[in-house]
Amino acid sequence: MDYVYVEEKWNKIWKDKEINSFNPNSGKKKFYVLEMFSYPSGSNLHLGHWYNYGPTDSYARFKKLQGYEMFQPMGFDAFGLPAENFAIKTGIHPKDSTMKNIATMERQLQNMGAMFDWNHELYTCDPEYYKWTQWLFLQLYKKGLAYQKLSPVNWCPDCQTVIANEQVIDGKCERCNAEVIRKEMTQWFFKITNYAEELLSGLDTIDWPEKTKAMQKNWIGKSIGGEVEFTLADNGKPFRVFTTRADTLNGVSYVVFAPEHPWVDKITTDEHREEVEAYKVATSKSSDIERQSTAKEKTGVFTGAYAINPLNGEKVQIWIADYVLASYGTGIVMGVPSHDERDFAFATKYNLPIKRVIKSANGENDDLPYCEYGVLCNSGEFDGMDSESGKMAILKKLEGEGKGGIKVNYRLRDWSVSRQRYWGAPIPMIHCPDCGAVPVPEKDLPVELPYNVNFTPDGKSPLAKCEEFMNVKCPCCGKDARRDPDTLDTFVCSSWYYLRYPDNKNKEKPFDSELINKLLPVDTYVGGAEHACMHLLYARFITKALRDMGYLNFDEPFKKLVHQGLILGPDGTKMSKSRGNVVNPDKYISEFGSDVFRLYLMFGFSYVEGGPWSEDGIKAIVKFLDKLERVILKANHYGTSNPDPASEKELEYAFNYAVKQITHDLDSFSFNTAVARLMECVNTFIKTEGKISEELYVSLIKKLIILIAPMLPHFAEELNEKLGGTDSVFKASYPVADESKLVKDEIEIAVQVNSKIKTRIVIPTKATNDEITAIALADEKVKASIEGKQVRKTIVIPSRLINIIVG
RNA sequence: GCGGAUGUGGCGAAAUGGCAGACGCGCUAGCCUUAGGAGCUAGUGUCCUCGACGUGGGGGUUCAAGUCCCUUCAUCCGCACCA
Repeated sequence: MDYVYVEEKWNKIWKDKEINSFNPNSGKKKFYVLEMFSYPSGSNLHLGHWYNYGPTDSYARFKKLQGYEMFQPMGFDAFGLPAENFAIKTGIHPKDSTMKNIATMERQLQNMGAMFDWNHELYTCDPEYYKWTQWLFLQLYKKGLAYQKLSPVNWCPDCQTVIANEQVIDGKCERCNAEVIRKEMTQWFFKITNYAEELLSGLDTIDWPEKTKAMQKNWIGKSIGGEVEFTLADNGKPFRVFTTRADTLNGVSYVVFAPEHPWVDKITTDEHREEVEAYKVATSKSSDIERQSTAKEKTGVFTGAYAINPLNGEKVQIWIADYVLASYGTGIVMGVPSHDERDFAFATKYNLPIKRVIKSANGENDDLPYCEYGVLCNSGEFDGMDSESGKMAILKKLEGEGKGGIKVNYRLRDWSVSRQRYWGAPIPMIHCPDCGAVPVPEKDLPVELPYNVNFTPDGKSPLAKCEEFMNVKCPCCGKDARRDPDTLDTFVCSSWYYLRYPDNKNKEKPFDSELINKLLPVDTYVGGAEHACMHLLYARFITKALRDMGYLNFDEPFKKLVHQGLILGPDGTKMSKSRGNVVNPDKYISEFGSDVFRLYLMFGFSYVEGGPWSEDGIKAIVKFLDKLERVILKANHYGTSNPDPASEKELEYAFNYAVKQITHDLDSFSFNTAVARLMECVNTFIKTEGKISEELYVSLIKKLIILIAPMLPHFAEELNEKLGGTDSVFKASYPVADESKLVKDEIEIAVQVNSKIKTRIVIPTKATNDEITAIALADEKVKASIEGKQVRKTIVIPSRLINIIVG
């Protein structure tokens, strides 16, 4: 068969007959299969796209054949940094390169033969789409879930621009090699932390890989501890620290502020100011990675200020150190060197006092630092309590005095959404000298991204240099105002696209709630595990926020989640241009066609594991399809035969077994075993050739075509037609295994003596345990191995084995 | 450092606690042909002769362990001084 020709033919027929169109009013039960949409960075589909979309499409086709009304859309995550960088390098406008890439990828995706419903396509850089991304921003703003604050960014002093983490190589700007510093800028944030608890508890309600749930759980990082209020010795001003070890409060010998903490300048004494300033500058130069490396020796400087411990009134030094992060807890920690490794190292280095307040339960005087939970000592009224009750007692006492209490803290930070970039959705806010930050009225959306903009980096956001974009009247007071010059993080665009697909042409609203509530949540979402903590968390957050605003009535966007594995380069490392190990699928498609390639991807890898690329088995798939084609076409000129009941029985067993297993395997994304079962089945067709009645052969072949259709869509259509079929095979129903054909009269089981396999015996399927035991004991080999010994016990595992224990 | 995952033939890989290596690649031998990189048959975990050993190593639970528990090593990934 000329696969490439046949595929073109059927792609066209499917398109003309709109065979893949979704009809929400069909009356059938809906099924929403979603693959993570494509980022159009290169112009061609890469292996990862194929691996994600090919096998998942087989899953979707399988579900369609099972009778579901299938919705499987595709679109493009079209904004983003690479297109802008490409533009800076080549002068080609991001919009032009992106639209060109999309056109190429659309064509390739159509040729893939996946049943994407192109009537529902969307791309995020389309004003008709980002209008609603901006709408989403405004709703969050109205709800108090979007706010501005100062936050550090990577700043390249030479390029005079903000750069992404990805562009910082060893603390240097990838473009000009200048040392990158951290700079505070005002930016927009989404309050995802408001949903921390629900994002955590909701994990229990969804069918996601445990691994992914664990990652989100760690990312949210709930920890139950306490807040303790210290005061400045100078003026009595209070400040709080978060701690999980309130039981060690009596052992505090110093307090540390994050260098960026706003109080640092105020509390530093003149004597120490120079040193503190120098330390702050040094901190701003070190990257997050450097700063947080465990290998690095702890550093810090004394501010000259003192704090008062609320529990015992002790006066302790206040230091700053870069190991304290402004973003976690309150940005201030207490130092207890006796019971914390890090604090111990710090105190030893800077000669700070070390006071034991915990001893081990058995009273032994263990070496310091003693970091375990134990029994309190040197803690006055709390002496003798174990750590857990001491912790609670101390926090309770502080709470009574208004100086702290139990506090839940999350590692999760609010989502920074401002990007000082051109190629993104403009933030729909206006800055008025009188009214402050004012939202763009919804009727004025979209705030269109201007085309003619100088996006070469030179110190300002590209949009800030575009006067016709920036100048605007304040919607509140009508005076001259300026637009927000930043664009939205592309994760905002992708946090709601699954809601837009079903209603992608709606001009009035982002989506019709009634329709979306019917079609969502997504039944099965398939994409890479690298999105575990960002995209997948953001999408959950946005769904919950929209629910709380009354737009949605479900809590979770993705009911079931599957991660496809990573296809590595042939050298076993991640494919990358710099390594030169990128495999382009195009040559395989043009040589073998997409069905062969898809089946190879399904058969050659464990889907969720992935692995190094190898093309070794592709030819075997071609051979298999040749075999399969011969077997199927034989139904057309079958001629006479000599039916043999045993062979017919064997074939019917093999076929129904394949149906049963393939159904199960496709459902659970176990594609490699599904293909293996298919191969076994085809092998039995060949083995029993000439021994099957024409009637049976033809009827099984007709079902076989439907059985293979999800995995080999073009191939199945073509053969169905050659067998006289007049309608698409995808209008048929998937075969269901006939259990009665799966019953065997006899089966072979293993016989163990003292748990060692000795032989195998054939028994009637219906044999009782006693009968099985009798047959086993009558076997010559068994007799030989139990000779002279007494049977103490027999264990029969139905249709598997019998274990005879002798002694 | 913490957390997670993985570790099975020459290779890709299978295996609800129940016959390890299904299915396929590769390889070996043979057959066949209009000699093509096609097709067919048989073999293919290791070791020697019967039967012994085999799922990174070492322990354990069990009648039975690739699978469960403890421990250890290696590789990969994620987070990374989280107070």
